[in-house]
Amino acid sequence: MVFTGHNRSPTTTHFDQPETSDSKPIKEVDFFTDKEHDLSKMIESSAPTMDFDLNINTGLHLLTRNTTTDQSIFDHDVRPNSEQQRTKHQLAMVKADIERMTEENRWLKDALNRVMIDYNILQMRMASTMIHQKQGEEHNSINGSTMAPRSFMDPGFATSNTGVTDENDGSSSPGRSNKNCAVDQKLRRARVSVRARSEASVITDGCQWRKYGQKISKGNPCPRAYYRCTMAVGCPVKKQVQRCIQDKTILITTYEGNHNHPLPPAAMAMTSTTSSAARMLLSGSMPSSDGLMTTISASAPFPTVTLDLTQPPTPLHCHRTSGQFQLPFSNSGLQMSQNMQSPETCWQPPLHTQGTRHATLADTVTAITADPNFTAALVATISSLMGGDGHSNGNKNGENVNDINSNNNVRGNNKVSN
DNA sequence: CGCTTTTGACCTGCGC
DNA sequence: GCGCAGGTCAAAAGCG
Repeated sequence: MVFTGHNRSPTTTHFDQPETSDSKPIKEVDFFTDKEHDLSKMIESSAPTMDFDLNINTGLHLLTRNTTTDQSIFDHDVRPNSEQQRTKHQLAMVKADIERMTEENRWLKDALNRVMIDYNILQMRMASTMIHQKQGEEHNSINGSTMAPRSFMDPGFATSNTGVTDENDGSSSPGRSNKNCAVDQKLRRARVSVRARSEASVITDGCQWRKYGQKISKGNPCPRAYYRCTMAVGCPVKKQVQRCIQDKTILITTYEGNHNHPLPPAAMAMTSTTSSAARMLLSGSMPSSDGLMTTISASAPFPTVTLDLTQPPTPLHCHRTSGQFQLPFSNSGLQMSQNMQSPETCWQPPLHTQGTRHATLADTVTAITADPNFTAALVATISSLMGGDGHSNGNKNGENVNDINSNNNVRGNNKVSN
């Protein structure tokens, strides 16, 4: 079975389908196209051709008005009988000025957006690099092998107790202790949770899902929806979707299990990102297997990695809180707040831009970056660009690619009502 | 008509 | 053993 990334249901709105983008409000957008560069290209192409200039006027365009206009307003040499004409003329001039300033503002906004995107891309690259470094160190020290690290969401690692790969690993690793095997057992139930701001009922991740249940959980009036992957018969991957009680604009998607089928490129991108998150659980922050156990069992029945796409950037810091990790590359700076750990965080401007940004610019940046799909797309795109790393994902052998947690996406026939 | 969603019932695990 | 909460099942309804 070959996935081309274009095998999408007509019911899903895609970013690369302009015919739907301007006709009605987009509730769900699939950014995970198979062309990872499309997003940046699109952004670039949408920006004005002017080169971004650091000396650019930051929006205080009221000072850049045509001085002749001002002069005309106070021109006392106008003929008395042309009072109306003069007023008309002034109006026209003011109108022209406004239009010109509007256009200039638009250009500036575009330029700012490009800079923001570049900034976030760099941040994500750094974070991803750190993750890969850590995972490499961890595997060298714990497994004593050079084998590529395997995400617990990889096939046979997360859910399969009979998988060949899993058994091989358990028995063929000479230095593996029973304790580590116990850890693996725990990790098999590991989950990846993705927090993102979205008005849609689900976030797009490239896979097909079918809803099989919904429950009101205690302490949260928002119902929790249960989905199952329907891309292949018997695929064990499930996901739960629930809104955050503190901030209902935040959608929490939790993935569990491994796909038993090849993934489309769109899902692979997300997979790469979430796999990195999963690996993080096994890497650096846990100096020993004991530490690993303690962390995992701290507060939840299953170890959970949280990809918080709503959190601020704090670059290069990986936060671990009671058994959960929060990776920094979330939307890295796109939606920022200083209160990293609090779920009820509200949007705040990036620290490095505070004090210099204009209210109007803030609005613009907010509007653009508030879209979790955009954020997720950035993460996935960068991840897949860098990674190539497909260690886990990769369907390099054509089959048996599972991995991930890639899930989040509702597409295809999967009609998820908003 | 086939597939998906909805939703109440049922199952299971856990704490007391 | 009991009750609670989370998770799943499955029949009915909805939709294209």
